[in-house]
Amino acid sequence: MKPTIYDVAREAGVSIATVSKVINHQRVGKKTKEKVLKVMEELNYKPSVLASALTGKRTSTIGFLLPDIANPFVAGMARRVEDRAHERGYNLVICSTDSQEKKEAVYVSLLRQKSVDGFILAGGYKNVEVIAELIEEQVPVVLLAESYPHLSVNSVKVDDFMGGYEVTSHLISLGHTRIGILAEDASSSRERIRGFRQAMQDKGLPVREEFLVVSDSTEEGAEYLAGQMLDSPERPTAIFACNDLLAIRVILAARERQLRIPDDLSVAGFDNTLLSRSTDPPLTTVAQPILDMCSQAVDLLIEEIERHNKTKQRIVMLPQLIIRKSTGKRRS
Amino acid sequence: MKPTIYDVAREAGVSIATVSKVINHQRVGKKTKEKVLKVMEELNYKPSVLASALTGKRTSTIGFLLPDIANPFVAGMARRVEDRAHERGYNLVICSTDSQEKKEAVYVSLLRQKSVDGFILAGGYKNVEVIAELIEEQVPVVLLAESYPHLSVNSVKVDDFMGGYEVTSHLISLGHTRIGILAEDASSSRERIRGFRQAMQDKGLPVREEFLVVSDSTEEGAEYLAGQMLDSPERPTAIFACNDLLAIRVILAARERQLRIPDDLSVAGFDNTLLSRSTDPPLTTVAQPILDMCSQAVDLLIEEIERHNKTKQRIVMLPQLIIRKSTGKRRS
DNA sequence: ATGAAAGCGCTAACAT
DNA sequence: ATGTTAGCGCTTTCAT
Repeated sequence: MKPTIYDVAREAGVSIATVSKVINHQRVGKKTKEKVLKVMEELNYKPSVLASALTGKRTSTIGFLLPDIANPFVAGMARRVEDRAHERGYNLVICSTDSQEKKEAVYVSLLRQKSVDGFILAGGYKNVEVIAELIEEQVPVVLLAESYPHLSVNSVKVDDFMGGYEVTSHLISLGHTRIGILAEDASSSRERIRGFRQAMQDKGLPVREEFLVVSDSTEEGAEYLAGQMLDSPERPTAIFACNDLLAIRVILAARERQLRIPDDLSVAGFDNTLLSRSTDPPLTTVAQPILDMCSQAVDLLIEEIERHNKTKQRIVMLPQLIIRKSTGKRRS
Repeated sequence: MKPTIYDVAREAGVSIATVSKVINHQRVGKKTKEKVLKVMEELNYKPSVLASALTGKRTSTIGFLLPDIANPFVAGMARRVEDRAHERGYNLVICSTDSQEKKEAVYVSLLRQKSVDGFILAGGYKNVEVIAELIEEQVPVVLLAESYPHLSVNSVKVDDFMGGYEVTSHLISLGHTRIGILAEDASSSRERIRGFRQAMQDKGLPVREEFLVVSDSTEEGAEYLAGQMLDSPERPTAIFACNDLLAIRVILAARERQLRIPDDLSVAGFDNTLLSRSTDPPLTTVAQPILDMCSQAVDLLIEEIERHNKTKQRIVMLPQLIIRKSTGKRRS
């Protein structure tokens, strides 16, 4: 059997209270402390987090809800969040929700039963009621790469509007006027589209609504939709895909139609995932300061967990346009 | 405050034992049961996993150690494992170890303090001592896509040897004789290399040791190594990369040198990740039955957790060669 | 500085 | 069929 605090106490000839005190770094006589430490070492004793959490202490575990861990952008964030959490002594239990409200609710409930100390809700998180309930019951939460303007909750995200604005401006500066946009059904995409519209308007360009397509099912469906755009009579000379995965689909659809990139079609993505450097040609995209965002999110959450910090923050980080080879001067 | 079993008992006018019995589906009078259920509903009562685990029950949480969740192949597995685990009522706490023995030991120790019910050790897991200790102390473990032949432990993996053999045979059948291989420092790569050697030997072809390079630092370093191979006087006409990520690096290195694929160089990968379909040209690779592997791993683990199943299994699944456009007839 | 004892929320004999 | 009660391993007053 694993040794308990009683075993240590007995071996060290002290009471369990004393052992508990050395575990929690409270005042204990130097000699006794050493003795206890030595016994703990010998017995390879590790206090049970379960038992200590039951008395009101933390579990040092964070619930991390994300749309899909298999998505490269999401996985990249997860790694950052994990590293920062680990630095601060926390572990992550990860749940892929597929952005389904049902799953979100189930996972949150499940994890609360397991007494996680708080939640990070990432990406396309949907279920607002659950967030409201969490806030109501004072459970620490932070939204990552997502935000609900009307909710009093910590959040960290990139300025999607600005990102969309910059990409579009870049495309316009290359001479493009018929610009298509391929988005997904998420708040981030909506912001990016807003940025797109604003940039178009600022330059006095009309937005062709038929070139503004939203893919729900991502991946294959997106490729089909991109294809449709490219098959239309007056096809766009540039397409802004709201994330790199979608951009790859655009590239595939273009390749299938013998369109050269960027000569016949400029393509821009968003997120600056690893993928964007290995496509052919490498992808012009928008970089999010993932590392900073994730660290901040974790820190914000832990702050709320450990100090019951009451003032909520909404942190918005600035994106950076990365120009590669997939965008070029308009040639037709 | 969250309601406890006492609150439910009081409201329902029964003892906590009775409430406990309805929670655990034991025999309880129909009427009382309904009453209790109703109160639980009203109070929105959810039993604390902490407390119940403290009395010897499970935490329904699995520790999942993997090299790096940001790696697409790994993330894909994680998703499968997560889904299957969730189906069976378990959650995952995920830890990226970077295949460092130190981190592996730390995470295992940490998670044991948190009383996870068992471990899945995936991919390039290294620290054998830790596994031995886990087995010694009867902690359920299963190795996924990894195996230590001398350890009595459950494991699920693909037949890497066979995968390597098949890729190589394919390449040879296309007329290639100077075949390079780009591997990583992991047991799976070593098996794939063995398969490679066997295939070469079976066809009476010599293995050029200088074309057998192992990249430790993956990514950029790999690209450099691939470049070196391509710059050598008698460069290989085909390269077998031990995973898709490496294959992409080979493609990039080739592109930089104006080598056309597959005309000037055939490239094959391994894993059949999403990436392999969006490279240009799409990658010939080896598919692992990820879904089956992951489900099996989870099932095996849960079997051991719930029934203390003693007979260990070593499950080896067969890989499948997927021929795409990155490999072609030798032309020089 | 150290220890005795109550209690965290739940389970599992054992009684009734 | 239901209730009483003793833990599970730990923290935390409150004494000493």
